[in-house]
Amino acid sequence: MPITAIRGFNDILPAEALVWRRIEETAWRIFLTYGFSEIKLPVVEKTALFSRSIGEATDIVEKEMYTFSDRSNESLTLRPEGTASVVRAYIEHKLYVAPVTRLYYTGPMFRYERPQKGRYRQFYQMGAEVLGEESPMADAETISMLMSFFKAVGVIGARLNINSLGCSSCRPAYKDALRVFLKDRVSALCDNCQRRLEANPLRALDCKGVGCIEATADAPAIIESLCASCSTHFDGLKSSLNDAGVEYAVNPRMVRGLDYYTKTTFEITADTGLGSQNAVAAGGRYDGLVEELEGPKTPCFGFAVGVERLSLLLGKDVAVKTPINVFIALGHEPRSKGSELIRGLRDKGMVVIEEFSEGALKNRMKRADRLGASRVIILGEDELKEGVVTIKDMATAAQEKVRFEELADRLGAS
RNA sequence: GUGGGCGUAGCUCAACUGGUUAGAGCGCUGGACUGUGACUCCGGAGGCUGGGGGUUCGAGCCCCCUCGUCCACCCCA
Repeated sequence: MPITAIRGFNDILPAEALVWRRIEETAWRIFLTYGFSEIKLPVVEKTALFSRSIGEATDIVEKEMYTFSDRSNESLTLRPEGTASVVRAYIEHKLYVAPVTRLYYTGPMFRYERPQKGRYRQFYQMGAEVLGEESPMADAETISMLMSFFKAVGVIGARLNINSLGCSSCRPAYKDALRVFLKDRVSALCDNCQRRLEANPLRALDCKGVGCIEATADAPAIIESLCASCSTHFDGLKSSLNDAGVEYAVNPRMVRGLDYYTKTTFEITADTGLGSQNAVAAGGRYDGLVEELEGPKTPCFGFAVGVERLSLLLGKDVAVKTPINVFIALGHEPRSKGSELIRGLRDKGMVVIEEFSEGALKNRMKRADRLGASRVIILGEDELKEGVVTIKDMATAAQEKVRFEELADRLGAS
């Protein structure tokens, strides 16, 4: 048996890579206009970075991380998400000396899960983080930027859901209230929700189990129990989104799986194309994380986009086609003259592929066609004597002879 | 980790309740056409039916194990 790629780790073949390139270029172009700069981060970090930031009791840390010991017995982990690394770098390089820092990153993330549609063990995220800004206007602006990006890249039917998870001063009280509420109907909850009733009762709000949906139908909503500061922030977010013309729905049942979120959380879902993993982007505010990782108290907001999921929403027809010229030389002399001509065309940015095989022209034409040639340039002994090449347009089958000096202009024009 | 579907040629798929030598389209290759692809016609190559074990006179088909893959649960981008 030949060696294959490992489960959940995929090759992105050229046709799809073209879609990805378009996604990334569009994102960078738009994010740049909002003042973001790129940061390149390592793919491996010390394990403690993730257990401390994401939360010891989360599914990601408990059972989904690729953790291993290196040769000096240090516990390392393939990053399951990007925010922790951004914050680590922010603190490590003292980037907080700037009033506000806006960073974007992209790259592979790793989670040990069973692969399914839109979910892989190595998957790619593009993320953006605003560090050092507490205004809800930053939340709204960043979400708005993301929606603009989706629109520009061609996503249709994306829906924005927002919620607030409160902060360290109002969430504990809400959790208690919710626990009390749920204890009366604990038997209706699924095993999972019963188990995490103490640690994380919020999860029950998000659960798809029928019993859990019924049991939590008239549960208290967290947005009703926000403290003054969180409540003001949430109102500010909504009015800023309204001002920006961004449509949204408040979903008080939306709960995130990472512990560091405070105040604003949001999720962008698409109804078709994603299977049951319908979130294509998500994020929120994490005002306590920098401090938790021993940096100065710094309010932050950020999001991540799943590139595979976004790609599923776009289809393959977004790729830009540049004409491909295939060069066929017939014989030794034409070949060396051909090298010179090809160099000249490439210097002008044209795509030229030389067809090197030595079979019959018929077969070489066939190969050229399969290479995706939009035009074939033929140089044989006859042409060489005349100082011309034959250009054949593969779509129309029209053929013409063009002098060497005019070749580049002729190809560039059509 | 749990549940279900599917593994047959490079690709997409056939093969009646188990029955001769496992087929087709596309692709590949050679020719018709020795300097012209894509169209047409004719020929050819290509399969330990994912792997292993079992039942049977006989297994692509039934049973067990295993691997892979897809979808779903859990959870998440």
